[in-house]
Amino acid sequence: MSVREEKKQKTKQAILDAAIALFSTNGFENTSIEELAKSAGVGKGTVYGYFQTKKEILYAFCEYELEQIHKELANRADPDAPILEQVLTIYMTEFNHVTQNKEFGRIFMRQTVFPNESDRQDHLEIEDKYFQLLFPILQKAQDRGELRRNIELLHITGHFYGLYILIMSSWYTGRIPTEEVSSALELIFQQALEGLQPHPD
Amino acid sequence: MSVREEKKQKTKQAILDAAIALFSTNGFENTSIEELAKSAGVGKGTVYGYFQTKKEILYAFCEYELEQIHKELANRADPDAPILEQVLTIYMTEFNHVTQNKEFGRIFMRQTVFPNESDRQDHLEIEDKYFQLLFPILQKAQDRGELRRNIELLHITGHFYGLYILIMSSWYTGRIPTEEVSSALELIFQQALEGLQPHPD
DNA sequence: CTTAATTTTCGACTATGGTCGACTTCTAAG
DNA sequence: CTTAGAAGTCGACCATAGTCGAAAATTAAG
Repeated sequence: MSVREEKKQKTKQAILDAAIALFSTNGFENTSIEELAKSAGVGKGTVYGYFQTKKEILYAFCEYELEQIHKELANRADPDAPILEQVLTIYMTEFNHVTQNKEFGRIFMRQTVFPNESDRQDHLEIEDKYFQLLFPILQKAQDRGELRRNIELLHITGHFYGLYILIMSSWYTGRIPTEEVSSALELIFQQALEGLQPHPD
Repeated sequence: MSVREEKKQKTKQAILDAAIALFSTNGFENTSIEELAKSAGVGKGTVYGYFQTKKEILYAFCEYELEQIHKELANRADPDAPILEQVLTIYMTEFNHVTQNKEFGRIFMRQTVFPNESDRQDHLEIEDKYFQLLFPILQKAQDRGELRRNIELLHITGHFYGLYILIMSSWYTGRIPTEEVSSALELIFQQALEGLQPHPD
């Protein structure tokens, strides 16, 4: 690697490290770019050379977290466990990361679930990663007869995802305390599997 | 009403009218408070006498819209129609309002689904209005045997709400075009009623 | 009507996200 | 080694959200 590239990487990392430290301590809105730049040992303009907006610094961190989550899941996954268990593991792994930094999580979710026109592309990429993770799991469950065959995988994925967003929302609004998230998620996923209407018997 | 109170109300309305006009034409972010104040024929400080932040002006509009929606629903509602039809009507009514101003809708959804600590209270009030709207409808459906009796109404409400958020998200990200929202919503609600797993038969 | 107290209005001011273009450092061709 | 030009750095500067206290308008008591 050339001297230039090496420096670049170091600078970017310094900015990110400073950002994580400052955002975590003082919150996103209470950290000014000037402060952040000073802490990273660079000028304000340099920060904007690496990130187009203040929020983008946050996303860089979130994406890194997301990668960690995906790696963690690759280890944990048991493709033959009941579908409920697997889906729960996936979303609880994500949730556990979010609890470690509520502020990052909120801004990330807001942006991901209701993106600006300009951020659509990033959003779609992130969602695709999810689908790639979930599809084979759901496929197998469908093959085992745990899921109906006449529903598209995309719709099943969406169904679980929608309910996960709901639970996260309930957590962010304080309706569900941290320790109850797991059981709430399990309950509503179970409900989704069984259906809301009585079974014809 | 005293002269003072009358003036106050007029001023507030003038600010709101100007805001709706400008936000709709130029978007929320492209409208400065100074511009808005000028358009409303008041000083900048006066705007902040009526609204604490720029976003609060938006919420005032959103709350007004929400009231309109609730009024509209009160007329439309047919408490004896199938539950799927009723729930669809409710969410499609809301969606139709949102399409009339995408920008308001996004910010409103972001704030409602993932609120700041400081806005929690407002959020809960808005959600309560929903529950009050949905509860009697679900109750009746449960009585008619259209919904399982061993699920709490709150969970059923949440389930539908989570799926609505999902569809809205898909719309905001461009995954679902406007004209397909209705059928997508119907499909996923149907799926929720029937359950994702095969029926034991 | 006068006047003191209260409420409302206003725009200069502050703080900060983001831009700009001058300056510095690195690269690579000759 | 030189040197032209590319890549990266920087902080003064700009625009705008939000604050503040002085000025104006309204009220109510005498």
